[in-house]
Amino acid sequence: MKSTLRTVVQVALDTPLDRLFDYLVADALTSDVGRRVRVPFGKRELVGVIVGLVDSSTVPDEQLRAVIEIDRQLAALPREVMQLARFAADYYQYPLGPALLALLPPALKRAKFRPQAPTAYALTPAGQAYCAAIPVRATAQRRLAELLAGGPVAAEHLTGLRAPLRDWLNKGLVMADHGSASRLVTEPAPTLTEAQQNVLATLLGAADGFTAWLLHGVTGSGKTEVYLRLIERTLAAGKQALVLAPEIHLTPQMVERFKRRFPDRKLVSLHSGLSDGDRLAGWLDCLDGRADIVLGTRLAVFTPLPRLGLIVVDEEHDASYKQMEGLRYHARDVAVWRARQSNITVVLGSATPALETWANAKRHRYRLLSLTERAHAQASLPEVRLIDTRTDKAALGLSDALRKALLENLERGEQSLVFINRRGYAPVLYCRACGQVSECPRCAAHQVIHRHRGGYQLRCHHCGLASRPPEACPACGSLDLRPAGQGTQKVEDTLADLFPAARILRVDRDTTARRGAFAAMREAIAGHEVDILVGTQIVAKGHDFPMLTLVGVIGADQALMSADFRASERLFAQLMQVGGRAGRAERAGRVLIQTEYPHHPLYAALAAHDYPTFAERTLRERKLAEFPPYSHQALLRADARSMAEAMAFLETAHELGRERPEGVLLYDPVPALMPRIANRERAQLLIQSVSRSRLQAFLTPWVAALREQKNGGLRWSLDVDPLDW
DNA sequence: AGCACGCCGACT
DNA sequence: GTCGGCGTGCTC
Repeated sequence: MKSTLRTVVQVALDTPLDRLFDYLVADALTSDVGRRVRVPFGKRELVGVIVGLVDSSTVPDEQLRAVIEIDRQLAALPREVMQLARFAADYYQYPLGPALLALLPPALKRAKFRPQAPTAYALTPAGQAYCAAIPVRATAQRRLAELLAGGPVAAEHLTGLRAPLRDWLNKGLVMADHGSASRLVTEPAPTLTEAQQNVLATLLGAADGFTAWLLHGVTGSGKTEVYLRLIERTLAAGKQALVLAPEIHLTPQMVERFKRRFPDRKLVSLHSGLSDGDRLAGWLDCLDGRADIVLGTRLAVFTPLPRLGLIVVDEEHDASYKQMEGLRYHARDVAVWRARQSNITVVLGSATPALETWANAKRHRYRLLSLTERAHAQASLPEVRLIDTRTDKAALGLSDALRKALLENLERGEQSLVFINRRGYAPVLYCRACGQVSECPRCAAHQVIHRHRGGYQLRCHHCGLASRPPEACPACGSLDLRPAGQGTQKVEDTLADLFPAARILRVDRDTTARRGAFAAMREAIAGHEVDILVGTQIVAKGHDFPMLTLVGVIGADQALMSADFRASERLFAQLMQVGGRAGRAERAGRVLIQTEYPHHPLYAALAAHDYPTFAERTLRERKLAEFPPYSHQALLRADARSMAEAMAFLETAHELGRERPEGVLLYDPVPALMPRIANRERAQLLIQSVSRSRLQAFLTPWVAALREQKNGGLRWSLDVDPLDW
């Protein structure tokens, strides 16, 4: 009897089941690995990615079903990206299917295979040549040529010309365009400072192949210019450059700067603000090798780039590189892994590198480059002064010294920034009679007082619950309820009282939530329509404000008391950042920090603009405590309706982890730092190991065993290299 | 995760 | 009498 020879494809699907699924297909080719497929899955139909071909499956024949369709329209995901996804899935203990599918733009995860139409079209060089010789009678083509002659045209203006457009697309006379439609002239590269030249010479002189560099450059030292020169070299070699930036930094301004420098290059920006259509278009430009430069946020680290030659991770210390749910990857770490795998250069840049990164540089795993001076000839680093609030009592949060400095700045017509990392009016409402504070009914947290429509509102920053403040204390009935402490709104009010003539602008998540609000504010600041800015870390990360010469910092001490061992590292980076806002151009800047601990070594290092000293000291503490980077951690988190359930699961997990490699330590389960959020009780279990490989060796089977557990209503997740508690 | 099947309470 | 609650079981 003749048996039909059938091929089996192994498909990764977006299902939490940590395994691949085999499907029958008549004509699978090796080149189909990395392609999308539509498959039946139970009663549903899913999109998956082919990860392998096999002759036969271990699954019984009667269970095997056939692939519905293989998408051969699109290029397959390159091997490199498939490996990257596999690495990330393994390392972060996450199923391959969901990990792999998460890399695809949302439009490609939907079951229809026809990609969405591009938003604009432009002539290719071949198209321009063709336009010169269109027969007179070809009226449709002539109209198309006229429309496209002036540059890229939005698809909506071409609706009547579908047929010729399709024809031209097929002939390569026209291509999808997703960049800005403006024609730009190449902006001349600025002259490099001596320090920049030295750094660049080292970078360009290094041998080809994998090297990870840490570019440690103080704020305003011109790191971006170094990136641009490196990119120039990369493009000249016919390679693609991938530049990662934290979401807030990836502003239209930054994109424009890159465009102006490389106007004839295809630049794609990939971030969360894009529509599905734009994201798909940009991603396809990358996949098909059309893109020269990709400027993106953390997810962009997985972008398929067939000619990748350089990766830059700007502000590499930024915590937003760490994905906080699902595949909990750290884009900087994935970037380094990818560079090694692709045998290319990766540059990590920061004024305040993550201590992990600094330690890697000290161990010579990364090569260290430093820019210690500001690039602007006249711009010096700001003077940092500590105001002792034990002697200079800060009435309503503002010390005399800071008030005086603000007044001086106002009189000089210069801008000031008051930095307070706490939004709302006041962090808590409390009863002067019995001491009761406003608690969120659903979380283990205070409700924060916010200004709201001329009155006040209590709001929980963890679950979002908002309510009207009580007239009387719910516990004792007293009417003596007072807001305690300062938030951005209260500081805004205080400043308005103090300086009635000043134009004050508050910049925090509440005022910038609306789309485009942040950009509008930046315009207002740059146009000097603002005298005093009040803001949270959101301003710290903004852009250069040349008129800004004074930064006042309020309430920084709070971070010194934090239970999180990374709090001081974050505080240092944050204060360095805000401080860096002051005096970026020709005007000198001043930073005044209000503190009760003016002799704290963190502040001393900050005043001296001395990151290395801060880093070395903090690393010594980490070493003594055996914290990262001197150990590797993973955190098993669980939440359930009751703490008992959450703890019981973690106890079981602890028990399941009885047998483990030497040097891998399992701590006892404990309630989380925030033990209740939105009525879910949370607990966690810390795993620590001196050896990363032994930690990995332990985690893989352990997580598999955890997945076997069935637990009604309980949710858990594992975070490898967690950044916060 | 979906989406089924499956066995016990308040409603047209 | 049924509509529907969410427990648990399966997906190549």
